[in-house]
Amino acid sequence: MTALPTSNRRARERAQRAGDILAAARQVFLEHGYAGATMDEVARAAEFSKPTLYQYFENKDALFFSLTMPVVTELAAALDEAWEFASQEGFRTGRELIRALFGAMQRAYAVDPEGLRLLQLVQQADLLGQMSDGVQAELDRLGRKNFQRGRQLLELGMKKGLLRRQDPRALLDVAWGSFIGIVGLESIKRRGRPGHDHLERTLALAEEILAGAVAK
Amino acid sequence: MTALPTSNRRARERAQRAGDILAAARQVFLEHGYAGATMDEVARAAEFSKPTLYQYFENKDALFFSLTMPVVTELAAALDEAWEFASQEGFRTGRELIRALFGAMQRAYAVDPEGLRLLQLVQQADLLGQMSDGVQAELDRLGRKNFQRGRQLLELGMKKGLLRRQDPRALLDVAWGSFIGIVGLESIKRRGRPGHDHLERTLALAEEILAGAVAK
Amino acid sequence: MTALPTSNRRARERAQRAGDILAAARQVFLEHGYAGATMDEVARAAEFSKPTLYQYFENKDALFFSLTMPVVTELAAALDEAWEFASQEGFRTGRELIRALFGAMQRAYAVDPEGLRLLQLVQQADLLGQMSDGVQAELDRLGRKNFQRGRQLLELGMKKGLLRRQDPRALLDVAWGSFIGIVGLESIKRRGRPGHDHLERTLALAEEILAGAVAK
Amino acid sequence: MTALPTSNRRARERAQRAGDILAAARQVFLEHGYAGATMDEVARAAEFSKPTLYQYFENKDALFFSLTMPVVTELAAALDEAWEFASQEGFRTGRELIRALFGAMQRAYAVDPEGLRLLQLVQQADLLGQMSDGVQAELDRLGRKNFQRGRQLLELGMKKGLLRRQDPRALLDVAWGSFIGIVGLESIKRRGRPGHDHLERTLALAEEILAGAVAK
DNA sequence: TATGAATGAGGCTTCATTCAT
DNA sequence: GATGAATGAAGCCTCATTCAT
Repeated sequence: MTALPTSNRRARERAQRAGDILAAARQVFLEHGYAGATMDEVARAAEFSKPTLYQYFENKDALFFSLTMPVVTELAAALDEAWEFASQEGFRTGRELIRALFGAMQRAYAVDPEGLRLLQLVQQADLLGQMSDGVQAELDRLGRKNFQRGRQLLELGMKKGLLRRQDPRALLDVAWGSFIGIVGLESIKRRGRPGHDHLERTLALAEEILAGAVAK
Repeated sequence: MTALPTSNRRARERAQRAGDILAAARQVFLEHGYAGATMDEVARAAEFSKPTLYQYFENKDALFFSLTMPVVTELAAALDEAWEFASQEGFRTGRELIRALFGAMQRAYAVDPEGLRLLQLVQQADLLGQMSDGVQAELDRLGRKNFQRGRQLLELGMKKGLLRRQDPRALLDVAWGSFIGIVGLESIKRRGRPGHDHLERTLALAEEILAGAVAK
Repeated sequence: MTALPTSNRRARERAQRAGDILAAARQVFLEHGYAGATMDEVARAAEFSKPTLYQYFENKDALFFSLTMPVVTELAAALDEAWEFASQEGFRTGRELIRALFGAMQRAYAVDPEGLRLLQLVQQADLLGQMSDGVQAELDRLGRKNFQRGRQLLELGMKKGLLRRQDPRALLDVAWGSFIGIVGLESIKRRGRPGHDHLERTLALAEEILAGAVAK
Repeated sequence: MTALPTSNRRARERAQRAGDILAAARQVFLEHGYAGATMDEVARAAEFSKPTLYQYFENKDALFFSLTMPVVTELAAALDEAWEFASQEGFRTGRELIRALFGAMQRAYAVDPEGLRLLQLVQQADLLGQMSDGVQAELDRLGRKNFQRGRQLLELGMKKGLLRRQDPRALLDVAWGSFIGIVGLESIKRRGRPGHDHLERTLALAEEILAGAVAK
């Protein structure tokens, strides 16, 4: 069917391997943070030799970046969609709007549950300071953009009378802070153990509390 | 009561210097995370030579530990007090109880605003994994104890009819997660800039939302 | 005479490809020196994959060797011819003899302008020390032989009254040193830019100066 | 006598050690070239641990630079002096002027016999390409400056009727090329063996040849 | 007590070389 | 025969920690 069946399979395998490495890296970065993680350990976890890692990712930064970017991107997409929807009068109640906001965050979380925490890690520890400027700037840029979108979403909700009037920034901070705080918290508790039920229940509770409080 | 007046001054000076080092370390750890921070940088910030650091703190771990411990301890004390108060029927409304819970967290935060974030860092990045076992275990133990205390406090509130009935674990997670998430968030945004007003406003908002939702 | 027409073409193609690789290698080695050059870069320049390189040259050493050897060999041949000619009373003036000496060096240079500099590189940086013993010894042997031949040539010239009497070693050193020094110098200046005119003019000047000084 | 005798001795010792490292580095760089030399080997030769090297020199580049710069600087000073002298009609014959030119080169050589060859090495193998941009640029700049000065010196000599008229660039190239070529050549031959007599004799011969040819 | 100096261990990255296809 | 992929070995550099003064 394809012109070069071989090259096709090659590409697939390559992607597969990159994925394997990413998976291993995710684990290791989560366990030790950016600075604490070593390429050696990533290699061991990925069951590749160290130089092989470098054939797939230019350096530690790039590896981390590749892990973190999809989450930010997904969040951006989800927020954009919510915003679009809100602009077209799609939401009928404040509850729905809050649902959409949490839904966006959860979509990002779903894309890569750990990626979200990694993101948080970088930002909190200013590990950014150790990453190359380009990566740093890009992450920062996207982060800011997302914050703006979220704020606009809330502002629109207030303007349309769906949400109680209040500082949209503070409200977004509460929403996002709670979300990420809870995710982080659960991950600490779970340490190794599987099971997401509790996290989901807790997030649902947080959402409900927020919705109950701000939806008119 | 004291041995010698000299030794007294000595002790005072020693404590003073240890404090200086801790202050410097706090900054550096916050800026770079545990693994990313270097003793060199701490020494530079503290304006002491590296060996001097080691005269006051056995090693990097101990230094870090000394930074986070007071926060955990203060939190424990505050929670214990709240629990005591609750046991003696001190709270008349759920609002008051939630206020006390947030108050406890804020007391810990006040003791060392950054210490709290450091604590979060350790836990999240499993930096614990890099610290000596003793320190690790101790932090873990205290953390668990605090969680338990908080849960007991909420359970008591429910039993006494001050709070709506619901999973106390999940509720505590929401409260603590929000608190720490928001603190972390603000610290990211503030990066270098001073001014805590926004943080306080945001925390107050979170508290109010929570109280409004769970206090009967 | 040949085994198979096919094998003939094969051989031709093989030689052709080896030549391509050598050309690429020459560039890369010149640009970065022996140690600084990477097989990766050679492969890229040759537009072959790395394993292919290894099918034509056993290793980095062999590749390098293949580059320098022709120059040394050509120099040897040219010097031998000059010596032969001198033995048969071929030179009538010292100028002619010096001309022949410079001509020999220029012949080597013409065979592979850059190879000469490569040779110089190996020798000067004792890159030899990094090459396998066999290659090292072989280059050394040929180098010595050439020096001897050159000295004999000058001695003969003196004996025959064509050149002023003086230490033939020193004289040869001046000749060869000037030649190679000038070639190196020009190559530095030219860096990328084409144009050999200046080099040739400079070499001619050096030759004339030398001839004027030593020819009787 | 001094305010801080201790710090004075400290400084002396520090300088001494830096000198030891430089000496070791000189050897190693000479033996293997810039790229081929390893900090490990330098450390071994200096009888220090590797990290200690880095306390005295920021990195490999800086170490190399420190080795090479004095030579370039000395050459610059010597050429400037010669030029000054020439401007004040200090030279009475072309021979004297050529003597001064060679003398300048020899002064540079005397400052650090091997440094000169190192310089040549860098330039020839474009090892520059591997050194940090700053170092590279600085060396290049100084090199150019020296060439210019040399050319001006020769031009002045011609204008004043001390030297035969000819392309001053080519003449300088012959002079410098010969000098450096001969120095390099001798160093190859000497490999480990001591004794500079032959080099000096050869250089003297080169100078005489040049002087004889160009001085009017 | 405080510090300049030293270092073993280890981290990131690259290189020459070799498989497997 | 040619190549994408893989890797052991090594190189540069930094870090926590310890002497010696």
